[in-house]
Amino acid sequence: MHLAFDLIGELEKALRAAADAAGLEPGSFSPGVRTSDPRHGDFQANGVLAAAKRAGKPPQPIAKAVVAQLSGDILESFEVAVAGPGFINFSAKPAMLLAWLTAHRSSTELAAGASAAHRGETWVVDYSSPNAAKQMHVGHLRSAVIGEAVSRLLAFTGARVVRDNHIGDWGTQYGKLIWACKRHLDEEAVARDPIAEFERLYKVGNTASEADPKVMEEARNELVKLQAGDPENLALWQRINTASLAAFQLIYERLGIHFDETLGESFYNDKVTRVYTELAQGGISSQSDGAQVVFHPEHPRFKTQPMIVRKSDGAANYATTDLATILYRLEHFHADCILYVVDKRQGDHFEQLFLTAGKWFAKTGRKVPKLVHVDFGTVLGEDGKPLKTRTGDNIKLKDLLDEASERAYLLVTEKSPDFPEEERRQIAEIVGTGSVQYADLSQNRASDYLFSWDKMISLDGNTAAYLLYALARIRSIFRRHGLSCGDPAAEAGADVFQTPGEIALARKLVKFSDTLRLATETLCPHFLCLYLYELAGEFSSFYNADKVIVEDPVVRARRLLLCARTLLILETGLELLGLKTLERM
RNA sequence: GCGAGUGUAGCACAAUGGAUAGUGUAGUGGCCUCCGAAGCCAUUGAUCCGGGUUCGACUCCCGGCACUCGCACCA
Repeated sequence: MHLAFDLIGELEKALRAAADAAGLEPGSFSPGVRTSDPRHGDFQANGVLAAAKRAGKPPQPIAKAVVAQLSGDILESFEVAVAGPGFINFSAKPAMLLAWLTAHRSSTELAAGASAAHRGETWVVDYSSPNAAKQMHVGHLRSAVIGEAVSRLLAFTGARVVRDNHIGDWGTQYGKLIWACKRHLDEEAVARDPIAEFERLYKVGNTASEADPKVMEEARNELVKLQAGDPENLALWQRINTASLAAFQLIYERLGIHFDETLGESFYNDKVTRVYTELAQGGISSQSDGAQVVFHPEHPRFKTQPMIVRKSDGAANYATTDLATILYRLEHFHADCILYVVDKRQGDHFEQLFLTAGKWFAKTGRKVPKLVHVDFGTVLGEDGKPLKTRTGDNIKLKDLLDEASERAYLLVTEKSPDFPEEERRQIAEIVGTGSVQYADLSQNRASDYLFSWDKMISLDGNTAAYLLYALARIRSIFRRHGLSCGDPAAEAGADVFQTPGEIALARKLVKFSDTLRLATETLCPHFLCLYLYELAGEFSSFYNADKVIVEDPVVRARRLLLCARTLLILETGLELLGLKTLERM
């Protein structure tokens, strides 16, 4: 019986062997297996169509010849049929579904099966990366939420993941900020809410320097002093950063985010000279208008649009530190792949960065890690414009999460008024923040996304609340009957699935492995969200149609097994997305 | 101007070149003496326009139109 975690992988292997046995262009046959519309079975292989085309023969007979060579192992597990122009359809037999679900009974088995995909690889994920001295706002949401989910997916599928928060702690904004701190700092305000005070001071410095060139000059001097290591400025800088990190941490805890490294731009201060010299010596950069720049003559745009790696005043900019960062990640972490979870509007920058790094490392004989810009769209308000407050300011992430929690509290109170106040607050925090995370993740990251409280916190549709409800409902089945979930005794003696509801649910459950592969390969968590939503729907239909706690011990055992596995996969999936779950709600 | 991205029901979103383009909301009609109705079942409704490649195109290519975004020392 067919028990591998990766069913599609197994089918592809078997089809390759069968194609060879059938004498089909040895070695070059690509099975093209994918999950199919449930009307046509569970999986379909489309590869025969392309092969028939290349051979100049009709596809149906070839498909039949391949099927005739399939191993007994496969035929024992699947109903196999040739259909349509030449698709090979595979429908999992109920006994196989039961065997798979029995073999994958806990997160240990799921993780063991999943971890083959990226074993031995090191992936650095650069995400969140806010600027110090400013509060995180809604613009920081997606990078944090998507980056965390992607990191968890990669770790679950076997990679060593280095989560690095590349904080903006060194830019030119510090000149103005330090200038203002020295003249207008309000110690009481710092004690109350440090980051709000530093944010205010930055605005003071910015306004003053724009109005008065003399202030601008003084601010620039403060920056030069800081960069030269002036103790007073350095201490102030340190203080600002410490306060900023503490404020960020509060947000990260609510969103279930943790980093392995927080290496901000300042960390690379002493690492940029290598960038200047190696790029210059390798002939990759040139001088233009006093700046050190890189052009890419082969590129339609970057042949005239330069990447500035050193400003004309001799200072570094973010292109410089980004280049130095790639080198560090290669040398220190031995990164095979580096992901940048950053707004798609910075696409040009990353394209230039990757081109430059590729040439630089090729010239210096280094391995070039795979570099990927995991881009995402903008969060829009209901007016279709970037989300802002009514007064046109950025919405602070803290305020956003507070409001989500508050709205969820009203809902919980309405639905479960008998729960203790304290518990309703806890539930609301998890539902509220989870709803914000899920709304962001459930949509293709590449597109802009329309922010709507009503749709987000709603109980209907593809929302966090719906999933958390389905999960809490399953937990309550076990709780109510004094059973523990996944207890082998409760599942003992389960026979094969029979009712349409049971079979549909079991078929959906075994497709978790393919969903995981898809979401991880594309770095698109929304595939996992969609799957979990469909799984929860399948469970609800099953649960509505088939009573679980029945007299017949055999029927009861197999239905409890389905409940337990649905719970397991919902828990695993939501955890991979970074959401916390509930016992009841 | 140059470049990139996006156009799918009233609204919000899916569709890893595959079979009859899925779902949610909103609309309509059913289902609680029954393990959580925050639920389930049924039903109405869409691929911007024009060419092309392909056995097969929302998907790939070319040309329009519309919207969004990016383009020299901010990140």
